[in-house]
Amino acid sequence: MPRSEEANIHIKDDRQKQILSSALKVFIHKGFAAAKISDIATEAGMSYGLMYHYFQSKEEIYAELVRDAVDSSKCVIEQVRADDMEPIDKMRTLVARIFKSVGQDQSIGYYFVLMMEAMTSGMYPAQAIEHRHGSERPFDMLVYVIKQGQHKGQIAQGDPVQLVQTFFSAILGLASLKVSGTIETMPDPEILMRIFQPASLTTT
Amino acid sequence: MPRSEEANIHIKDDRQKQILSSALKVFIHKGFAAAKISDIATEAGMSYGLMYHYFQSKEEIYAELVRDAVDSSKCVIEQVRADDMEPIDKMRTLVARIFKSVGQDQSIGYYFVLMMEAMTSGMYPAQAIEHRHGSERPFDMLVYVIKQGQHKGQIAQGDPVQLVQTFFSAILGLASLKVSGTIETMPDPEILMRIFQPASLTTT
DNA sequence: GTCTATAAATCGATAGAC
DNA sequence: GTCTATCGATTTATAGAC
Repeated sequence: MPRSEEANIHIKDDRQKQILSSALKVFIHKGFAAAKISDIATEAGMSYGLMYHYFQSKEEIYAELVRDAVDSSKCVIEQVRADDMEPIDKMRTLVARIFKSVGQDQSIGYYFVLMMEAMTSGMYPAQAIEHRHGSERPFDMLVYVIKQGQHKGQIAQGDPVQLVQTFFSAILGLASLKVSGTIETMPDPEILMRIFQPASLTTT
Repeated sequence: MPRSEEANIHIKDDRQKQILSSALKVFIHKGFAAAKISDIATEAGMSYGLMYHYFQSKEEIYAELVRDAVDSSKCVIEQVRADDMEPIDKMRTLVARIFKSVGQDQSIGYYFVLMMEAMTSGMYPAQAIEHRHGSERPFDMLVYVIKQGQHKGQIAQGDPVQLVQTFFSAILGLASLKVSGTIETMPDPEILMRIFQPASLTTT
């Protein structure tokens, strides 16, 4: 026997990860429609014919990545939510973690850009992206933290949903512009954090 | 003579506007790569062959729209800058105007989404989009307003460029998510305005 | 498991009739 | 000025050799 069955499985698993990793990089830079299978193959250092040995189509690769992106986001949010700290500091930690990762390969930042592309390209309805097997949406997880912060007076009053929308949009926008090279470095996270700031006392 | 020369010019001008209007709608919903010429033709209610009577290529239509978008943005910013009001209120007016227009056809909101797509798709380098015949970039125009606001104590201290980056990203992100249907309504503009808010006095 | 050659489909762009 | 028919290039996806 030239190769053990076990080794083959290992290769298979390895290749799949390699393809997904390369595909993520290509997709966030060119978008789904403009990304060619050959681009992904080149990035992964293999022939494009081999791609179809591991995935049925370009869409399947994309769908798999979007799933990973949602799971990864939920994971990060779940971590900060479970942390023992004030609600406002949970948000601060989340922003810091995301900002720091943007620009690093295979990070949560890349996943955020992919989700942005998935949502705006109109390929996936928003529900399909966020709603998975009845589990809580990343979005709602944040709304809950915001409400806690508002109750404690750490976060400005007003519709928590709108607050999260603005927060998310800014992060997605910044991550996308960073990856595209439109902006060179991420701004100070504290700027964004100010959207949570309760109204200042009137200056007397 | 069945038709006057003048009437032909009128038709030509009319058709071009019609095509650009339809193309804008298609491009912001599907992106450049996924948008088909036939999509635009259908939206405009004409055959796709006729498109090439008015434009040389899909790229030319897109490029024309991006130019319009930049010009339109500059126009809006120029208006608020010229207005006789406090710097912070200039920003407030700008946000209000943009937020209100998002979701309306052929508005500045559509143009913002197009610029976002143009920047993130990597088709155009950021310079090509913002830099035009030596005139001031929309971005720099805002930095100037911010500096004035900081000098007057109306706007938080810190790098004005980062402030504008965060501001722009949030607007672009919100506009994109609104057009894609990810969010149903635009949030309260005052949430975003808080990123300008100077540090509140310590609650005593 | 991996590659190359090829089929099949899509789409941008053109030509020519009306 | 407008439409339909067609070309040509690109790309997804498959088949078969090694």
